[in-house]
Amino acid sequence: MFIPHFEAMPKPDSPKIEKPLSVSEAKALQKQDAILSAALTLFAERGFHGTAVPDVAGLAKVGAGTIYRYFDSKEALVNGVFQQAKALLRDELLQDFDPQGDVREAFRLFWQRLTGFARRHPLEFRFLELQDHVPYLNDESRQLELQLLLPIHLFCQYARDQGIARDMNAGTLMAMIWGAVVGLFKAEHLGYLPAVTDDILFHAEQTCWDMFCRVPNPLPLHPAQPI
Amino acid sequence: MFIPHFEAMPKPDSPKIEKPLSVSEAKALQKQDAILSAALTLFAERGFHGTAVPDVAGLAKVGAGTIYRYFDSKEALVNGVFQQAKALLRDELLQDFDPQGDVREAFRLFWQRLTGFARRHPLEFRFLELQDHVPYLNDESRQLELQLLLPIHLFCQYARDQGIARDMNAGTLMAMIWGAVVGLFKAEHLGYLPAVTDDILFHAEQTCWDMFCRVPNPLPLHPAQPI
DNA sequence: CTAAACGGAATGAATGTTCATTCCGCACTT
DNA sequence: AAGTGCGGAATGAACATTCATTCCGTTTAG
Repeated sequence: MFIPHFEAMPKPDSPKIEKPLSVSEAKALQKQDAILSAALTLFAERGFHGTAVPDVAGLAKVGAGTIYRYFDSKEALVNGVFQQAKALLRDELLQDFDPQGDVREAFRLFWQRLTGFARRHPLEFRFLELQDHVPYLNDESRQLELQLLLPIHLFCQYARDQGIARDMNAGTLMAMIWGAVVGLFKAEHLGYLPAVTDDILFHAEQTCWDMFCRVPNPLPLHPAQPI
Repeated sequence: MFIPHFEAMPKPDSPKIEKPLSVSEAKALQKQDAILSAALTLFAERGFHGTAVPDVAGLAKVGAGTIYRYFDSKEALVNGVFQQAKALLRDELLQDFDPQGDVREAFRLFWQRLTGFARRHPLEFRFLELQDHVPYLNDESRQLELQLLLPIHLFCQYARDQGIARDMNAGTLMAMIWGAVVGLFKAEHLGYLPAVTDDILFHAEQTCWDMFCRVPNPLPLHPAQPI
């Protein structure tokens, strides 16, 4: 029996030999993918607790029992979905990303990749951002979370050391900018905004850059910060 | 029998006569409040589907059946919690809020009230922002949502007409700023940030103001926007 | 080359558990 | 004493998970 062990985080020491897959192995992979895809759809829409495993099976066109051939439990399934989505986001965001280059250009690239991800993979984006995953995430999932956060954090730090980014805690700035993107797409999804067009995204990028970078503020609230 | 009908949106025509409450009526109100408070705590923590009604009863120190004396169903309960929290937010945000006054000052006031709410009522804030409520909200809840959004939207519009706010769709700007605040407190709650101090909030306010307002950008990405 | 036999994969009805909701007897008020 | 409100056990529906059975591709015997 070939059960494809779900893996979003290849070990660094695994030689990644490209074995030609047998027909049955290919089928198994397809089936696992159908299950993950169906689960993503329903989890993104109804949340973890709001989704019944047999419903996932139905959408994946698979027997309920089959899911348990691929995942130990519903919790393992949601971790699989999380890891696949998070790894995709990580790869799209950080592919050839050079945090030490031109800050303005890097910011633009980061923005385009993040918003591009939100548009091309709306289910993944909603699943990752609009849920509280903490209660069921396992160590591997947490690990992935950090793999994504750390480079971004370093970039913010670098931009700040360069005197370009605002003189604020890097994590705080990052949380606000990320939050702004999430807020934008959340409002679109909830119908509070018309579709987010390229034009809107262009202006939104400028807006977020103005958050990010040190600007001479034309209307300071107070001459100096009160203690 | 006196069952206090839960009401977050007083009808405009109701004269609001302050009847002296009998002892039993006061007790009933207390009990209803205990139920709402317990439900808020658990819903904020585990979400709607992740929370069992008997658990709410346990936390409220009330029999499971008693909840159904005050709310028709679990769905009615979550709508009650939603309406109470949303009405509180609305009242704290919009009390004497003058959208036609000084824009900078109004923005600062708005910021302080929103972040103040997030800090003083973390459960309400998390419940309102970190969940997808849409599937179970009733008309009254939706109505409340709009009562909050509309004045803010008008303020953004006004600030834009004054040439102060950025030349962007008002709703878009609003969604991004709101998102930034949510992102900030979400990151704090998830442990990605140390506690959000007054100092951080001061800088964060400046940051969001720089999103909001038109600024001469020192590092434009392109000379003009591409079509 | 055909067909019977085999073994792993898939299935979905069956199982035990959890949950929302109801019900009923008790306690307290009037 | 009558009636109302309450608690929490009881109920039935829905759920996650299991498992006896079926299905299907491959192997082996004739």
